Amino acid sequence: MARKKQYIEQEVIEKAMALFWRNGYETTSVRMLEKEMGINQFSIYASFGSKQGVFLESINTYKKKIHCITDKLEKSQNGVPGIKQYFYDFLEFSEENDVCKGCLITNTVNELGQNVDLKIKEELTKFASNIKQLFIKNLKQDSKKDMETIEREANYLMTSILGISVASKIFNKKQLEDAIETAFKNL
Amino acid sequence: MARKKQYIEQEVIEKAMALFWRNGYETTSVRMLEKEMGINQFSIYASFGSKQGVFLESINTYKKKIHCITDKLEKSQNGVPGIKQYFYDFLEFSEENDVCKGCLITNTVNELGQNVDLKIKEELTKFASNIKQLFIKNLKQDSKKDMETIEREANYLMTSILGISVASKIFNKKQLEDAIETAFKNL
DNA sequence: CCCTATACTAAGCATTTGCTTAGAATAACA
DNA sequence: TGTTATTCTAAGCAAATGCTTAGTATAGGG
Repeated sequence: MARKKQYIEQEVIEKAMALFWRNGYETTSVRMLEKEMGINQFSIYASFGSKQGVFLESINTYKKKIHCITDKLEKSQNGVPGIKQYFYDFLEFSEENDVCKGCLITNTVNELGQNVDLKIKEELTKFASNIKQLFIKNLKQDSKKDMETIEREANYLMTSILGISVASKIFNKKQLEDAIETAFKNL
Repeated sequence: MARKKQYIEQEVIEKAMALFWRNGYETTSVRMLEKEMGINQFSIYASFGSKQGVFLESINTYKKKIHCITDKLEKSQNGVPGIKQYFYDFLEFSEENDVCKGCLITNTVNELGQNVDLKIKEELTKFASNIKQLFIKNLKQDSKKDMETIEREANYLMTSILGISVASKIFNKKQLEDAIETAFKNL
């Protein structure tokens, strides 16, 4: 009946995600996406509707990709050390050719100006509160802690992982290890 | 001899800085700068040469503005509590209409894609290592700490303040206080 | 082998980007 | 008052942006 697609959508989205991750949302143009994804603009718009569509699909792929370490955190039974392991897992996860790219989600939150794309912002907030819940779950495994302490420490851990995500783009491995080790000294 | 300028450069740069701070470097266009600064594009280019020029001058103004709290940190004599005070001072400093804008410098570092503007990146790195030196100076005021510990804790503090800077744009005051209070239990 | 539905190529759309320039306005000296 | 140096207004520039579309290629059912 009709001609076949010459690309696999999941494959080209993976390449788009890598570019957004490296380069940010706004500063990545559709022309750059064309080159990176290896398909024509027509195909991009036919498959994903818009640049925003490509990005939203990239976030989905990112979530799938990061799932292996969030899942490990979810299944973790040993409280704080499990969270600490997540911090180290994240660093490894965000690394590519000895350069850390931070977290795609965090990077984008940081980039949002005053004309925020609401659909994108919603996706990002959802992801963040997800991580916080995982922290809380693990903190609860220490029965000595009351709810107030847990909430406080969860807020602390959220800003810590944000800090690590940003710092990973500039600092070296030793500096990041210093930060993680000190961050978990008293939890 | 000649016509007089109808604006004061320092005044319009202050407005430009506020816009960059709120909105980021890339996503702020010269047309937006025109409106915010209240002067024509011709005047912008006559006074500052380029968009990058406006930004570099904005960074200078930012440094002057933040100097009141970095200076307080520099003069501080009571070690870790002085640093903690800096964290709180920073939150107050970055607030405008109950919304935190983070740190202009950090925001921009985060925004830099693969086509980095080197002149800007240099300015940003200089600023960061400045802050780190201030942390080290204050940490040294506790004579019990050896150099290794001080270096480790300085790296920790750097990622912490980065985290606070990013988080301040999304989290509420209580959450940020939680983060700071917990962060300083480790020192 | 033809028909039709889908996919591809490449050119083109309006808008926005950073920046420039021609011409009018204005100040102070002669 | 006329001259001249500077500033302003507003129009315009090429290039880049996100997105569209006209025309061509290609698959598979009849």
